[in-house]
Amino acid sequence: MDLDERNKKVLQAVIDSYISTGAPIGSNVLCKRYNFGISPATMRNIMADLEEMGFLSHPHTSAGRIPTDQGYRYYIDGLISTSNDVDEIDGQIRQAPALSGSDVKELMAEASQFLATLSHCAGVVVAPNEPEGQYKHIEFVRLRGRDVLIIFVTTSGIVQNKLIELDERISQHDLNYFSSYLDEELELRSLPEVRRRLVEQMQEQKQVFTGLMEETYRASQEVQGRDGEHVFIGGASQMLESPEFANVEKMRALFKAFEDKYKLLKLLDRSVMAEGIKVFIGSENPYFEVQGCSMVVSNYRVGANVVGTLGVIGPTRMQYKQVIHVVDYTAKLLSRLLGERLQKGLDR
Amino acid sequence: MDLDERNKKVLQAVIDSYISTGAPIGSNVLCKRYNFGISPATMRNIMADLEEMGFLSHPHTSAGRIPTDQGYRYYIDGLISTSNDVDEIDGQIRQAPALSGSDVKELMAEASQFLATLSHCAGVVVAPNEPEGQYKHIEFVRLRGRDVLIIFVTTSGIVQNKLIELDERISQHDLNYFSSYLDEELELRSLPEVRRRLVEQMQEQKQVFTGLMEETYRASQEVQGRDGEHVFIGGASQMLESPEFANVEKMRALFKAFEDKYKLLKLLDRSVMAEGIKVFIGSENPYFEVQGCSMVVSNYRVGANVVGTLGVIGPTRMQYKQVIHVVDYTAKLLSRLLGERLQKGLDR
DNA sequence: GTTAGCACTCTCTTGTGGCGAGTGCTAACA
DNA sequence: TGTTAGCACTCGCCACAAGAGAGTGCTAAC
Repeated sequence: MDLDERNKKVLQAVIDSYISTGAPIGSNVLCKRYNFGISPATMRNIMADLEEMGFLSHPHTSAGRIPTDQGYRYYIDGLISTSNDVDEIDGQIRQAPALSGSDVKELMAEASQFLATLSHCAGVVVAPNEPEGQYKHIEFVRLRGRDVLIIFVTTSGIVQNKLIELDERISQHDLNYFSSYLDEELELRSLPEVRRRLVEQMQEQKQVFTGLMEETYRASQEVQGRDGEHVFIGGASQMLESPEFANVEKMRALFKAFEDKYKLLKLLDRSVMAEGIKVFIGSENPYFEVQGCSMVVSNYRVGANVVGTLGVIGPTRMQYKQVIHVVDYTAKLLSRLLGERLQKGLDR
Repeated sequence: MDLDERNKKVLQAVIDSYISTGAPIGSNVLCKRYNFGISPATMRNIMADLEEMGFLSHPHTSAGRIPTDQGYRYYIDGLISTSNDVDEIDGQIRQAPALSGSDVKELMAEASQFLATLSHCAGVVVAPNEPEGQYKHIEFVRLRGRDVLIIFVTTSGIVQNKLIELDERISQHDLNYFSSYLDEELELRSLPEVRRRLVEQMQEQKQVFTGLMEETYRASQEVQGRDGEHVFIGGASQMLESPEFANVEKMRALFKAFEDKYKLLKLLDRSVMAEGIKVFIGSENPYFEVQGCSMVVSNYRVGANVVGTLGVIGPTRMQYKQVIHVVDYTAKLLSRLLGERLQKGLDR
């Protein structure tokens, strides 16, 4: 379905207008405001064609045109490649407070807020699942009798702790011995390998420490596992500014959806494999029941590996140009910051 | 300002009715539904008196009466002492999923959700500020060169970690030495004392380790410090069910307020000193600009010490009886769970 | 292919009148 | 003095109608 140059311009003008005003636009205003140099009647013919092709629609007979999801899709596909003209938003980015979080979670929360502020949409960040994290150190701290705190540290500085209760009483001395043993065995190994080795060890020497070993195994799983806890949503109330959510029902649906972080996680994960920016328009979002929402998502990486997803969720009628730029920028920023952290861990 | 028995009953009936229906109630319906055995005319006189005294008000001339904040206050003051007749909600409490969180933060998040589900309001929990936490163990893990990860453990199993960069290069061996030294010096001391000793030590031996010591000092502060990160809000969308938030403006204000967790923290902290349940009705909430909201809050404790606050925020027209019971129950539950954790830490 | 003209459609706003709920007041009653 | 019945009045709500305004689609002419 290809459009000639003039049709493209009209489509773009309709969408630009709709994005900035939120109101359907008619042939008359369109001709005048965008200086097409053709009469409203001609414009009407063009718009009728675009509607025929599925790019525009009519709320009712005597209203102007608004873009359909398909219209947005066409608009954005032409947009992503030529994303320039974003000086204004660049200025805002420079003014935004830098991300300073010292621990990874804090960093994620800040990033989601950063996204929200700059995009005027809700910012969402899925924490890294750290597939490339490596074993660095383990520590067992005995609290009372059989209670032991396991502290699991990876090279990228992620600390996972877990309070467990053992069957038998083990002295701190034995615990220290065991942790040195594990450090020697496992240091700098990847997490999957760590788990594999732990299983082997458990099978070999099935006497002492097996309870502890099992729990260590679980802790190592938890470092990698992601759940609702690892989805950060910032500035959800930004979306309430948009008139399309003046409808109370929609608002409710929206916030219900935000509370179900697990679902959001799955939704965002769908795009984790793809490279670069992805835009999901309205009905293209499969899991997100709320009508009239779009998502702009990207990945961030540590080194060469994609480790997490971030993006924004906002009304279908959002400022795609700016938002795409912001998401792209944030993804790169976060990748860089995480890269720096990882560097510190890897090179010793 | 004291009311005779009949007036009290009328006030109570108006409030009960308004809480359950959300609509102003007139003299006629009130007489019939609550079997007062007096005529609507008499009822009108009584209601006019109650309005005179500031307990009821009129949205407009020909509407029924609704309670004022002062009316609610009177109602609740008589309620808190005689809080029984809550079998129904007790049933729901028993059906609710138990709190199982293994780490403190998880537990808080669960508790806020628990509150929300049972009260149909937003649940809020402020994490413990651990004034009674005691030093248990410190661990320094060298990552790259000057980067060191500090892991600070308290007796109650709270783990604070902090990634720092030192001026000088220190070997892992030296770090281990230093951590054993600190463990010996500080074990089981209270956090304020830990900080005092660290300052002393820094002044005495101002050669090596001072950088590390400073950062340890900061980490110990952070264990105790509370910020927005430590306020957990669950089920905020519950509040959208109430028709009073059908108004979009209010909804916006509400969610803006929820996002400013730091302000919420301050608000909740106001009541941390008082014993037992507190109810703040409508305009009695000083920091919370959103109109038409009430808060029911209580404290939770570890051992004998109050360590945190929890409660719910909901429409002024909430089911106070049930909500008060739920908040009370949750506070005790959380105190017990935290007490058990602390036990594990203290007794060695 | 483009344009002007025109009838038509549909929404939105404004105004009007009736309905119903509920009040406040007054006068009568126990 | 407290209680009650009666009644006029107020006010919000709803349905309905009318008119304005915006925009379309179609037709015929350029």
